[in-house]
Amino acid sequence: MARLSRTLLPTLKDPPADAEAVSHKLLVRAGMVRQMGSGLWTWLPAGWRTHRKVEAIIREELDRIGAQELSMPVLQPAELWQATGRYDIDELFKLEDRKGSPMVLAMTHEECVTGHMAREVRSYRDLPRIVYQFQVKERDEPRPRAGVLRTREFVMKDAYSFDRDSEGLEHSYGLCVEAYDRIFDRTGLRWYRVESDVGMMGGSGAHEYMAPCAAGEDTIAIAPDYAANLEVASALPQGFERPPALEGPEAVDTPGLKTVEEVSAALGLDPGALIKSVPVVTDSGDFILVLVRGDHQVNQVKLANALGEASRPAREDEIAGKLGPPGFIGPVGAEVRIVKDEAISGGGLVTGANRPDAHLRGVEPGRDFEYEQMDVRTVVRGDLTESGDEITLEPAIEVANIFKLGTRYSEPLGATYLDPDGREQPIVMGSYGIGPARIVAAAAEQLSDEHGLVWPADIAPWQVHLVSLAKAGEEATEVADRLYGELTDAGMEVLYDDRDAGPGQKLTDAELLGCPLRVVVGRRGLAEGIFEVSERGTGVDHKVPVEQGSDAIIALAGDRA
RNA sequence: CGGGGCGUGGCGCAGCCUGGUAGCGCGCACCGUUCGGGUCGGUGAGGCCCCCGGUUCGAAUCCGGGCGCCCCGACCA
Repeated sequence: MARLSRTLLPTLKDPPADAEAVSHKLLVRAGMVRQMGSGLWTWLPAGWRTHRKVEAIIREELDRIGAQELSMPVLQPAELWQATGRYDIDELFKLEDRKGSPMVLAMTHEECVTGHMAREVRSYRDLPRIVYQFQVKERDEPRPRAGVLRTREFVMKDAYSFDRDSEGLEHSYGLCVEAYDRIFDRTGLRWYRVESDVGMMGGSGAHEYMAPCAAGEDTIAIAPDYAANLEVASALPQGFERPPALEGPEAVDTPGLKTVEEVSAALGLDPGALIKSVPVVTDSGDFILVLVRGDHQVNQVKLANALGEASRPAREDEIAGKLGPPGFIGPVGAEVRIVKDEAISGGGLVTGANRPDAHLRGVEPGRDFEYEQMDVRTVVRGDLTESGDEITLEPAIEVANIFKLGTRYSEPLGATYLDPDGREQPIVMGSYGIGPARIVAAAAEQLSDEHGLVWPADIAPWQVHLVSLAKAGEEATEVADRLYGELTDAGMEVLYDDRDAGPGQKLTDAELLGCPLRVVVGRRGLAEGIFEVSERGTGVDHKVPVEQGSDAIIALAGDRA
C-alpha cells in the first residue's frame, strides 16, 4: 500500500528560495505540502496523513467529553453575518450567487451554528450541548506567511458549547480545557495554555494554547506558575535606582533632549525614574494622557481593555494647545484626563515640563497631579509574578484558542430557550478552535534537526520507514518484501522504500521525512543476520535479529508511541 | 495599508547595467558504470524569458502599465 516507488512523495534537495521558517522549508522539502498561491496550500499524501492523525487525536478527545461531530457549509448567505455585525470584517470573503444574492465564505461558524440552535433549541431540557466539526475556514489575510502557519484557507476544528447559564458555560469550558490539555499532550508538542485577550469575539474570558518556537507570531510571558499572552500579561515591575524626592517639581533645562534615553543619560538617572507621557485619542474621541515608566511601553491591548475602548496615538494637531511639544510632554499642570500605569510609584520622578527644552524633576504622582491608575504597560523579561518568580518571554505559535462567548451571538441571532419557570433566556455559548495545520507546523518547528523532520510517534505520517538497500533480484529484496508484508499485516503503518535508488538518497530521504523508526534491510545487516533499526530523533540504534523480525520492530514502535 | 525584494525549462540560479534571437547546476529520459550516506561517464528531452503596450531593423535586456510571489512593519475571528 505504501511502496515509495508508487507514492507521491516529491522530496527536494533544496528548500524553496522564498522560505524562511523551518517548518516551511522542511514540510516542502519532505514532500508533504505544496503551495498553490499566496496563503493557499495543497497537502500532499504524506502531509495529509499527519494532518489526519492530528484530527484523529482531536476527535477522540472531544468525543470523550461528549461532544458531537457535525458539518456545516463554508458557503453561506450573508444575512446571518449582517445580523451579528461581522459582515464588515475585511478578512471576510464576500461574493454573490448567480441570482445576485450576497454570500460569504465562512471564516468561522458561530453565525451558522447559532442560527441552527436558535431554531432547534426550545427548552432548558435541550441544554447543554457541545458540537464540533472539521471544516475549511476562509480568511482574506492581509499577509499570509511562513508556509502553512498563516494561510487564507485552512481546516479548523471548531467546537461550540451551548448552556443555560454562565455556570453551565464554566462547566463546558472546563471540559474543553481538559480535552485540549490531553490533545496537546498527545501531539507531543511543547505547549502552554495562556490567558489571552478576548479580542473582537467579545465574551468574558479566553485562553490560547501556544506552542513555543522561533517562527511564532505571538509572544508569551512564562513563569513556573504563570503563563499569559504578552498582550494581556501582568506582573510586578523590577526596581530601579530611585533619585531623591524633592519638596516639589523643579525645572531642569534639557535642550533638544526628547527621548527617554537622552534625558536619562543627561541627568544621570535610571530610565525607570522617568515618566513617559503618551497622548492618545480613544474611538469615542476622548483625549487621554497615558503615563508609563520610562523603561516601559504602553500595551495597546491592555489599554483598550482598561479603558473599555480602543485608542490611537494622538496627532500633533490634537496635542497642540493642550500639552507641550512632543518630547517635553508631562502630566504636571496638564488639564487633560490622565491615566497612570500602576508600575509608576513614589516621588523623585522626571517628566516633561510641557514647554520646549525643559523637564521637571522631583515629580510625585498624587501630590503634583491627579490621575486614574490602571495596568496598561507591556510586561518585560525579568518582571516578577506574585509568587516572586521571574518572567521569561518566548515567541510562540497559537495552535488553539477557547472563548467564553456568553450571549454575544445568541442574542443577535435570537437563540433562546425557556427556563423551568417558562421565561425566555438567551443561550450561553463558548467557542473552541484548533488549527491542525498549525500543530503540524509547530511540531516541525519544535522537533526538527539538521537532517530533517522528527515526528512524534502519534502524528508521524508512518510509524516505520522501511529502507531496502538491495537491488532488484538480490536476496535482500525478498527479505525486505517479506518484512514489509508481515508488518503491514500486523497493522503497522509502513512506508517501504523499494525504489531503485542509491543508499545515500534513500537514507537522507528517510531522515528528511522523519518517521519514528527507520528499518534498514541490506546486505551488510543480513550478513550479521540482523535488521538495523534506528530511532529518529534519539539516535538510538537497535540490531534486530532477522528471525525476530516484525515482532521486535512492532515492540519498538510500541515503545516509541 | 507603508517599506523592501523577486518573477528566465520541474527546483535553485546566471544573463539585463552596455539590445543581436538563452545558459549553468540539480532533477528528468535512455545507455553504460557504481551500489551502506544524495556514484561516475555519455547521449538526450524540456523554456509563451509573468502579462499587455511602447521604443527599435532587432527586446529576457530599454520605457510605461498591469499581475503574481516573498520578506519587514501595521493588521490578525
